[in-house]
Amino acid sequence: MSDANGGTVRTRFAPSPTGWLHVGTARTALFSYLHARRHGGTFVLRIEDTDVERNVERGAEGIADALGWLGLRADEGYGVGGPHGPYVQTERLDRYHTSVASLIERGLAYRCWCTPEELAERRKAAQAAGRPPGYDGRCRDLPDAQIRAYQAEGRVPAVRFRLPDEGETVVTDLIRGTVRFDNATLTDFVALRPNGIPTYLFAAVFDDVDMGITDVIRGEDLFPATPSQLHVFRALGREAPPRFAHLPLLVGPDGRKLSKRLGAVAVEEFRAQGYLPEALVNYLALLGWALDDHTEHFTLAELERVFELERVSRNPAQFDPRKLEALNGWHLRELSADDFTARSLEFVRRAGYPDADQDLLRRAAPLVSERVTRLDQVPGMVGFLLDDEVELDPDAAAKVLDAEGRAFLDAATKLLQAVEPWTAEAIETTLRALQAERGLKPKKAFQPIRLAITGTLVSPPLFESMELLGKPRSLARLERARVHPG
RNA sequence: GCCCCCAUCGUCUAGUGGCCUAGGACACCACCCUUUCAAGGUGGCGACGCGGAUUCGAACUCCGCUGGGGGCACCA
Repeated sequence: MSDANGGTVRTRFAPSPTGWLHVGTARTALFSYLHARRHGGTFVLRIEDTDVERNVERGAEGIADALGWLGLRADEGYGVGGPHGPYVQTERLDRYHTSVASLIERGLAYRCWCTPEELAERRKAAQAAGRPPGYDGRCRDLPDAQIRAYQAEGRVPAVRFRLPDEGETVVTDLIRGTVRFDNATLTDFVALRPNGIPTYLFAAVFDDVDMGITDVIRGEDLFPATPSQLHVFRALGREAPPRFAHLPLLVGPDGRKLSKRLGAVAVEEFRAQGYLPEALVNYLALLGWALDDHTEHFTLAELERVFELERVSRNPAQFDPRKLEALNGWHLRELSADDFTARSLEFVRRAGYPDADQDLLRRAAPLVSERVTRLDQVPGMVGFLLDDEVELDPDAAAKVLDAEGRAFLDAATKLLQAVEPWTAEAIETTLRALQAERGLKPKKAFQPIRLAITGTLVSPPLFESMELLGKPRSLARLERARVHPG
């Protein structure tokens, strides 16, 4: 795909450094990244920090880190560099100033001396009177005397971009098709604040032009801003505007905007809970996009080959943590034992096993990986291997260590002392023989052993677990359970 | 108030006039497998918002309604 000028595709992701990377924002980044990759283009990362009040310390680094974790590396931009820098908007102020001055000179923009208070008041009045709340155009053509009066008052003007009052503006969108906007509904917006910092509406367009962006992929919340921005593109001399693709919004379980209240929303939070980037990417790709009627599992590399913006749906998608979790379990099971171990390690260490035996974890991996859906569940599953201070669950003990259960435990302990070599197979043969001899159901016979070994009634497979634990430790636990059953 | 978008199982979606008694996935239920828990397998529950129109024929086209969402800032 090439743009109207024959160039290759250039997309950008332009977050504001106002906090952690939100999953909805991350999905926008993913789609933008995929579109660039799919067409052999360039993915640019730009930081839009023009709302200086809301910027947070190290916000841009945090976002870049989260993107990197997801595997969405920028080809150009913040943290990477490139020929169109700087890629942080507050470092580009002189460019905006030059451009705005030229717009004023050409009559495409004008100074507005209204104060925020005056604007708020008029907005309120307009709404009360049933008129649209947008700017009323008061400063469009001010007489010199009035301007001098404002200056004498010490007012510092903002600069507004002038928009047409009549006619219509046609927006063409890769996802939504063609939409016509009546220009009468457009109002002159502030392009440059009195403090010299531009607003989003202007800065984003200026940068898209300056950075040669051919495809603007963003959230649907920006769709209504598109007609206004189209006029800016034209004013800035761009022969053809970029292609636009407005993605459906992500909503929470309540059908409303995804919010903190209903669970994790930041990529970092999912990471801390033990979600794999592969799973998050897979899930996010499926929110509002599908390849066909049956393919559900994708790697980033596969998505880069098959993703098509044209197949993005137009309706808002509800974020479903359960499906993410299911997908995470699937990706966890896809991991090799080595990989699973490597990724589990930090979770195990943080959970109170700083010196966890990596080799032991590696051997336990196949037993554990199909029993967890998040990495933060791993410590709970392997704890019995790492810590000899296992406490027997009292409720479980009461339930399982009845006369029969204890008798089996006693007999098993004696028999197991003779088992050599200490393999799952040998252990199983021994215990099953005893179980059959006693005429007990497997569950009845083995749950007391499981309790003694792991402390609970839910664990990885028993015989394999005992092999991993080793003979001395296993026998010690059986012994201990006989003497101190809870 | 005005402008814009959207509308298939609870959720994400497939579906572009006949292949649809609407397919898949998650969730849920049952069964199978089974040393617990999982994983896996099989089956089940479950949707085209409503009303018109066009057509031999509409989930798919058009209109209206209803419902949801977004926007109307010196936020992005």
